[in-house]
Amino acid sequence: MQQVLRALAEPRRQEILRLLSGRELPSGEVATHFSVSRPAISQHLQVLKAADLVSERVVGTRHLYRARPEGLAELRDFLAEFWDSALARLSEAAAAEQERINNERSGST
Amino acid sequence: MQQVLRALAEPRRQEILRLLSGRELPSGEVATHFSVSRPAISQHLQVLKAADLVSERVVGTRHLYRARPEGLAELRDFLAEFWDSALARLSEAAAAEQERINNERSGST
DNA sequence: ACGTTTCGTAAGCGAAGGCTTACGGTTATG
DNA sequence: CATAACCGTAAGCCTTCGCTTACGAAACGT
Repeated sequence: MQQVLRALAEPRRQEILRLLSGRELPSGEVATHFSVSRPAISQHLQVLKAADLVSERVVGTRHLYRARPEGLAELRDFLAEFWDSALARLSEAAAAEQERINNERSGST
Repeated sequence: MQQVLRALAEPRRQEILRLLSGRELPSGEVATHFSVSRPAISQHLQVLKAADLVSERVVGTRHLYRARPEGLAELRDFLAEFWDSALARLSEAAAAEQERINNERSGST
């Protein structure tokens, strides 16, 4: 999960992922869409693959890559949980605050 | 959005964000929960604030921080769109593949 | 069999990032 | 008014990261 976030934090890797959405492309062809060298793209692909955001299929001398929607789904779920717990704590805090106010109203000065 | 992803890519910042979920804490007290120095935490808080993941409220000499659930919501939406477009392209690709198969069945060899 | 295509990997470089120590500025406290 | 508390910022260090060039390995084409 940490790897997923780190992989997505790099703008170029996001673009690569968009490019690989749906279609399956060989490493070299991916590189032609960008202004950096082919090895740079290859390294990015390794990072994306390590994060399970991309699948690799070797056929002959070519390495075909494709975006893995499930990889993003994992992040989506993680984020949803994060968000829910944040909201839960928020309402807890609101309740505690309300309690504080009530106590102040009844038993103060 | 890029800033949001970069901010969340750092594990320590995730923990800080969790710590600030619901409750509002002064910078110094946040620092006590970690093994790094207070300035380090302060810098992390600046990054989180720049990404709108945290709100700052200055009262006297203390700077109170609190997690901003809306900040996460932005990321959630962005990710949902990303995911949807990925699925859309995927079904496009599937349809094209089906079309290819059909053509092969009728007009080949 | 030999050259060519396709590709990952190693080495090295410059920039960015996270951390620490040192400092200064504002607000509370006696 | 002097001292202490709280905190952001600057400077410097070390690691990480993205990139390039150079290279080696595997499969393809003739």
